[in-house]
Amino acid sequence: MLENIQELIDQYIDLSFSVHRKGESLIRDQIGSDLTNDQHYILRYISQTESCTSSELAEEFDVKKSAITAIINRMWEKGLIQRTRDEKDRRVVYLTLTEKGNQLYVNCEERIYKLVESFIKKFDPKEIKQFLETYKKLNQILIESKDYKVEE
Amino acid sequence: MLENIQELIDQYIDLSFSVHRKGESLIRDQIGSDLTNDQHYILRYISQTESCTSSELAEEFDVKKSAITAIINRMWEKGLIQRTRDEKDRRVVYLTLTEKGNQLYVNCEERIYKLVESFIKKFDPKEIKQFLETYKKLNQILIESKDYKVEE
DNA sequence: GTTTAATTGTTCAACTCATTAACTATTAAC
DNA sequence: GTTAATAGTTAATGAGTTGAACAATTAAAC
Repeated sequence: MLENIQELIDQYIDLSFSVHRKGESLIRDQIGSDLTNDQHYILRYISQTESCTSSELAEEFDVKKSAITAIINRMWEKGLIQRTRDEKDRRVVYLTLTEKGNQLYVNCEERIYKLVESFIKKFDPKEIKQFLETYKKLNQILIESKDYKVEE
Repeated sequence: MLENIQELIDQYIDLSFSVHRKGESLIRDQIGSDLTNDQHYILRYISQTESCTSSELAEEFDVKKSAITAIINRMWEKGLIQRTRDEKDRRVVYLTLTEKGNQLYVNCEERIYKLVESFIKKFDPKEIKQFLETYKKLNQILIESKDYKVEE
């Protein structure tokens, strides 16, 4: 039963990172980090993949590579991210978290977990579970129809 | 039955304007408007209230008034918005849509309706209805706990 | 093997949106 | 009538975005 709730919380966090409430700066305001939301998304992605590239991030977040370069630069200046050139293919640069970056990430995730837990618990587990399932389906449909254009 | 689906579509559009999928620029890409999402939100709000003020918009979208001034300026330059000073209280400026602004709004809404309809129809009406209800409750909880901060 | 094409990532200029702080103009309060 | 508060703007600054041009490197064509 307990791990059931934990799973719901994890699923919600996953969703709330693909969805973004307008006018809400959860990371800065409620979690008390000086990262922007976008910077936290990237911190999170790098942490989970251990190591990734700019192209991969651009693909994942559906923005141009130059946008990723700008964000990574700011995070690099804060000492959160390391850049390592691939020895075989010297075009690619691997991005990894520094110790400082990892500590910040772990600390934030802990707080995010507590925050999400606090309002997930206000729902009947069945209701929130059904909600998340529909949400995932909807998200998938939105992704699939991303290039569909409405005619006149 | 038919108005049931229409209602669901309306509710979804309302929600999707308070929620904002990251990396998705629905208005520009799928609807084919040259407005940004933020500009469309404001177009929409002014249309629905007939007339409003900068302060009201700042309150509604939870940003500072200077941010609203910047957006309104851009929309004013495009000829979408009119500014009218109140004759009694000459500090306040009423914002209304021009004919051009209103035409653009109506045109966009029509396309948005079609787009949302196309994927709402992929769900069982019961499922999407339940989804929207939970979403509204969740949204309310998020708004209420906006000032809650997670402790160390 | 040399030329051509594709890929990875950066830099730069221009845009939108956000905040903070200082400011004008006007109205309200005492 | 002086002081407070309110409505809105302006200016400086920063983050994130795009598009275009670029360098460096690798892959493909021949």
